[in-house]
Amino acid sequence: MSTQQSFLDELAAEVSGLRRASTAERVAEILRRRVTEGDLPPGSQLSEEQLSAVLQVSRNTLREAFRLLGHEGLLVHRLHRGVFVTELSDDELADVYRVRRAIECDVVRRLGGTAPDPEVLEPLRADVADGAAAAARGDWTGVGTANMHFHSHLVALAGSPRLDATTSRLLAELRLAFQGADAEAMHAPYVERNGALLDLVAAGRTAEAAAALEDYLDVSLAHLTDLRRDHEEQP
Amino acid sequence: MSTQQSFLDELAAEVSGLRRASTAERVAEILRRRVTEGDLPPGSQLSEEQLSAVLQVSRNTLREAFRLLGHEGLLVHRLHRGVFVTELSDDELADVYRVRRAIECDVVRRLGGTAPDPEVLEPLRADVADGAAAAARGDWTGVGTANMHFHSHLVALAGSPRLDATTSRLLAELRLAFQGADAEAMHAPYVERNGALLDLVAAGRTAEAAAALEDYLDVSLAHLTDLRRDHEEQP
DNA sequence: CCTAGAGAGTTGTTGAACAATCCGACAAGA
DNA sequence: TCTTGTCGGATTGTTCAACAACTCTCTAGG
Repeated sequence: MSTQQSFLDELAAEVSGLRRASTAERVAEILRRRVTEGDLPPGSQLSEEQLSAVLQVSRNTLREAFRLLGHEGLLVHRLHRGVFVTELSDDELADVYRVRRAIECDVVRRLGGTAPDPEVLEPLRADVADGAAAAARGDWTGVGTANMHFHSHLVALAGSPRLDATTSRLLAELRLAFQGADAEAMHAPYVERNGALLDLVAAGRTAEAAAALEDYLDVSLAHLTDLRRDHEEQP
Repeated sequence: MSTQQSFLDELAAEVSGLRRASTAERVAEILRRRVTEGDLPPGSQLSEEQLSAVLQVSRNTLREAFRLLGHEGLLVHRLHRGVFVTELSDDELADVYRVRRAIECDVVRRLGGTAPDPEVLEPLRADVADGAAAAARGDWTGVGTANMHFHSHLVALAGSPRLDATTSRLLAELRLAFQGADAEAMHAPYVERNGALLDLVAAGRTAEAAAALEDYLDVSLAHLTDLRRDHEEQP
């Protein structure tokens, strides 16, 4: 019986991993990808009639998908007007960073003054490596993805489902702000900083790491805001 | 023209304030009240057919209301099984406090070492006064409400919509954990601590305030967990 | 005691229909 | 010219009935 236990646990984990998705969730997944990849630019409207025809689902199901993405912050719902891809103003962008700073710095600070188990830092190391590799081959979108994963995994160190969920939502909103800007200028500078931050964390120098992260986020916000302004002035 | 500007701004704010609510939102409001007031105890199932008949709305609209409350954490949706009032395990309760600690302490810490404008602390003073008054007349539910408002207003000092929204969600989840426990034991101890915390903030001693708040939250979590255990053992 | 399977009941999804609302265009008046 | 009133098309909000897909329970059989 106990010989089967590990196998059964494995199966359970596998099942929960690929838990069946409702039609609305699958539709949401399709739209999510389109939005985050920029096929649907911020501000564009998503017509119910049109999309339900194209996606071969009823309007009711499509509306459920809209709600899901609305909760994730990717779409905004205006009563009697329809749903639109979220447009992040500079103020809202700053707000996203405000929350990131609160969460990420808190997570790092509370890791304690001792070096964490190297094993738990493994995902972070992989993300840094992925980012460096992507940068080496000029794949700036890949760098951006690795960067996102890095911060997700950083927060995951806290082991808090709610912090993970909030972070995931914030990063999704952030992706909206990336649309149309220069991918290299956007992501390139952070490959190195992620590595430096990871080193501090691995050394157990959490106070320094938290300070570095705070500066990191402030610089990143200012940088991103600048890029957006440039892009707006000469599109 | 500029003389009208302030008036126009006022109107715009007023309109956005009383934005009409859809049917789903009104239904959600009704259910939210029932859940937070304990009429629908945690774990109970909400039947679509039954509720749509009672509330005189279609199943589709009811489902939209369910989604709204699901996003607020009050209901959980299990595929092909239905929606249930959220049951907060001890681990999840601790997770709620984990996030509260990250947010609230960060907000206090970043107020800066200088005493804030007394005006912005006015809502907090009112909440403390409300709590004290409610305690004086033995209205422990009122004390709990004032306590919630205090923490909402505390976070509001940061001026971050996203922190406000997250806090609102956390406090809603917290209300679920209060169900059935002794209201006096639950809320009474915190009237005094809120006042002390506010004094530290008003004096600009933010570092001390943050430390006090951290201790506050740890004690509160331990206390609440104990009360829940007691209540479970002898209901 | 355990398992497989049938049946009942609930949820998931659809499509059509109608009501409510928004938006742009166009006309009337100052 | 500018503002205001009105109209009609287009889109969203909501309902309803039906069916498909699924879960849960109970029972017969091993």
